[in-house]
Amino acid sequence: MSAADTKLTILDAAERLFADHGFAATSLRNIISEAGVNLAAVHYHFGSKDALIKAVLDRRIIPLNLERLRLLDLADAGGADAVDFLEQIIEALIGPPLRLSRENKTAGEHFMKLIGRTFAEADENLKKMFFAMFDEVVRRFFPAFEKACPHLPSSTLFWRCHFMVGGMAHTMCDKEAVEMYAKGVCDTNDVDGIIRELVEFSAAGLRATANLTTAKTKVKVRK
Amino acid sequence: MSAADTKLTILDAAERLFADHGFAATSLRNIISEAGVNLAAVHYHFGSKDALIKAVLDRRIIPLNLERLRLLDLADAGGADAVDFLEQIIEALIGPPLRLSRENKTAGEHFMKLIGRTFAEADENLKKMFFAMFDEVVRRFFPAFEKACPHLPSSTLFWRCHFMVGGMAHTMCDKEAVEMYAKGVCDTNDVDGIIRELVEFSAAGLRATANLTTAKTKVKVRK
DNA sequence: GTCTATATGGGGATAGAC
DNA sequence: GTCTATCCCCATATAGAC
Repeated sequence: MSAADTKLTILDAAERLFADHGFAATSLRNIISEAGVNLAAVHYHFGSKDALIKAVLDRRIIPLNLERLRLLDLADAGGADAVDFLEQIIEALIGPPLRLSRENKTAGEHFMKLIGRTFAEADENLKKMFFAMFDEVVRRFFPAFEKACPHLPSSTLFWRCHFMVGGMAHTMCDKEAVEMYAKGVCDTNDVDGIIRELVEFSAAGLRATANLTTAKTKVKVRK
Repeated sequence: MSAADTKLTILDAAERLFADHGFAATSLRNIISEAGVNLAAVHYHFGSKDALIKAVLDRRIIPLNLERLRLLDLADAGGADAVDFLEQIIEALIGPPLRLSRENKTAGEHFMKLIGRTFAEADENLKKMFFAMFDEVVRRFFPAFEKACPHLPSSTLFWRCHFMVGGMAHTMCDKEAVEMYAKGVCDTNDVDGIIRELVEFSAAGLRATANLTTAKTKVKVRK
């Protein structure tokens, strides 16, 4: 096996195991046994477990974010006044990560779970690293959402984008859980369908007027 | 220190550390050092690390779910045809966990992070245990949502509820991340405000008609 | 570049004195 | 009920032969 192969094999095994069991719960020994390589090879190629984690994430996130920005540029080029501009930028943000699962198993489903998991499992260290990876995406997308939602105060816009990302993350990390609850009701493998569902749901949520100061949504639940 | 105190102290320390670092990354030794008790005490009172995890979750989730069902009954009693019935049941589902953070630090914020994290960090074991805790809640709430959203096919209803829960989970687990991105734009401590934002966003998303078969939301992104 | 062997420390769990 | 002491395993990481 060539050196490049060894490195790739380690990355693939690590991606799968991290996705299934989490970073802390996955040992380098689990990884090398899955990959069929030697323990020392991991340290030779990556230096440390933390560096391996970063390499696993970088391999997917960097092209992923490039694709997001490409789609955002495409939407911008189409004109921010298009009736479905909002749908287009939502799709540009949530489509690429969800669509990853359509590719082969290694590149897709495992990583999808992994990135969903990473949202939650962050050590302070990992968290900083992870969110830094999305800095530019946030910086580029937020103004687009402001353009698409001029009716919203920025705090409301922020929360709604946050909820949308939560829906995306939750969908990415627990396909099995969905299947547990939704036996037969919906198809968790129809990624394009899921994306359309999330786009539609989020667009409707983002288009709604902000009524927080009225009494209407203040549900009286405390007796 | 009495036996009951020891047990409580362990639960509190475990809750905080699990919330901050995750289940796998937190050792019993971390916990006893935080709690100021002996390692053997953990095994005496709980039996194993897994049983301790379950005890930590049970302590909050059981009353939490009771409160959810109480609020659901209250909404049902008010009549399913009330204009804000949908808002009421959304609030009944997402309000109690988010509201926990208003209580004291131990009972609240730590657990909020913890339960958000648990959504993602599940071992297969833990995941089964965790989702079993919400079985009854799902069984009772889903028909209420069906009543409130007769316009939606059940697969679309299911996905939208799923996205809503994702927004809730994401909000619960990464207050720091929100603050990183939203410097000053919104107040992450205003839990009632967050709840109202999420209720409003989700209600709008759930009320929207399902257009998936039309071309409108099929954003053409692939050249 | 890849291996074996090992250093060094931390993990969960338990036996048995008090 | 609580402690000390310890078992035994697994973790990350590295040294050094090939």
